[in-house]
Amino acid sequence: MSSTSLTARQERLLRIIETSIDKKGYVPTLQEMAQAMSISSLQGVKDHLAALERKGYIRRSPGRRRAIEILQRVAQPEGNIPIIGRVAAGRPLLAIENQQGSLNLSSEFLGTGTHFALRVQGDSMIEAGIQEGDYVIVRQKEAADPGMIVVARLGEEVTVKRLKKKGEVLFLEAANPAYDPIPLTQPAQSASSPRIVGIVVGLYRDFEKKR
Amino acid sequence: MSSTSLTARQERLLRIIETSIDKKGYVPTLQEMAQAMSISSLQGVKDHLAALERKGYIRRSPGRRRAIEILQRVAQPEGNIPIIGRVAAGRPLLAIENQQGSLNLSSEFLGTGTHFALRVQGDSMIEAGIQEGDYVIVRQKEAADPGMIVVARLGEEVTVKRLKKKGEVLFLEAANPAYDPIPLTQPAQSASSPRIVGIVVGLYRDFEKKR
DNA sequence: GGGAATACTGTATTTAATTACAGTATTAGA
DNA sequence: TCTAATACTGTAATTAAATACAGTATTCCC
Repeated sequence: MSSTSLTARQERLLRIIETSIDKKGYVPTLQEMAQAMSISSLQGVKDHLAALERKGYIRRSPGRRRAIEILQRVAQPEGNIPIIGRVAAGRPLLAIENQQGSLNLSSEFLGTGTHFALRVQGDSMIEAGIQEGDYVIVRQKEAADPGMIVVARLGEEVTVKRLKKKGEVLFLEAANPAYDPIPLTQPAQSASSPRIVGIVVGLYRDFEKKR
Repeated sequence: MSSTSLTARQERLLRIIETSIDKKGYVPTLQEMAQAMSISSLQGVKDHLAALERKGYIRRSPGRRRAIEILQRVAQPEGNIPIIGRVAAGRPLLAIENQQGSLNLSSEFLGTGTHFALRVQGDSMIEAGIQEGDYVIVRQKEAADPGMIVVARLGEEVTVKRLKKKGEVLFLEAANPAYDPIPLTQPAQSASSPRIVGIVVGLYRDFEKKR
């Protein structure tokens, strides 16, 4: 039941409804939607709602007021953290094609900024208490202070390392001494040179399903 | 601004509204509330809503339909995990007085059952990758299989240990060899004898605020 | 090039849902 | 003890908000 794609206006309206539910807790009226969409006639809104229902994004109860149920969201609700899978070459990290799923965490634990989660592969950070299969929660940020655990992009790979400073040079160092430190040129000189994409602010481990 | 306590009927109504918002995404009508409360007159519902508004639990927009905003919840929304602090003697683990805060996690990572979170104190599980300050996510359960990491109650204390079986006897063993294993009598013979309260299904670590 | 889908304007009608009014019985607090 | 708050029944009035109807202009695609 993969539903049809939405037009720009239809998506805009769905976002308006989602926002109202998230912020106020109830569905907006057709008048409110019309105002938010800058449409002077209610029929315009009704047409969009009919399209959204036909495409399977919402369910309406005819005649009843504010009885719109959202079946499929377009905007991620707050606290929803996308899980990044394989990184496609030359594409932004948070591109849809890189995403594998999502994790939800209350915002009180997150702070401000854009976050994503990453499944840790290998044992390079075992001495920092980060194991293979753990999800690290990352705040997107290009700069970090020495000592922080950061996520860096090296071409098509994304790795979790600790940022160290020796003299004037910054290094990406694994917590496992079996791995060699990687020097960092800052700012990054070429597209392929290593670059910090975020800092690790949290960690989630699932003891049950080691998917 | 700590609000007044609710009567049984008022709390019931608030739960009905919360459930409708959680499940359908919109606020129920007075008629629906009346039906769910087994009240034949709308005035009965209006009285309860007025009380809920006066006590600061909801906000209404007079005249407008389904315009009820929930300011304070009574029921924990799904995926909301209470964080257990100090355990009060002789009281159930999930008693309100034991709770310190809450953590929110999407239900896809949780499975079924009642969950709570516990802040780890000490380094007894360091070899299992569980550090001091970590939050372990626990599913309430009295029975566990050997090999599982469990949470047990010993009087007023709650500890995280690994369940081991030697012959016919079950032991609670720390992952750190510096600690002695604790034998477990099953079923628990007295109120003070150690008893399993749940199994560890997840772990959350906050790298920023080590509160 | 014609038909369907999208994207609207504008007015009139209908009804779902709230409000209003007039009561009664019970419980709790001061 | 009496006064306020709680917890309702029942009917009538009102209105917020969805429908319904009659159009127009534009884009897309078979």
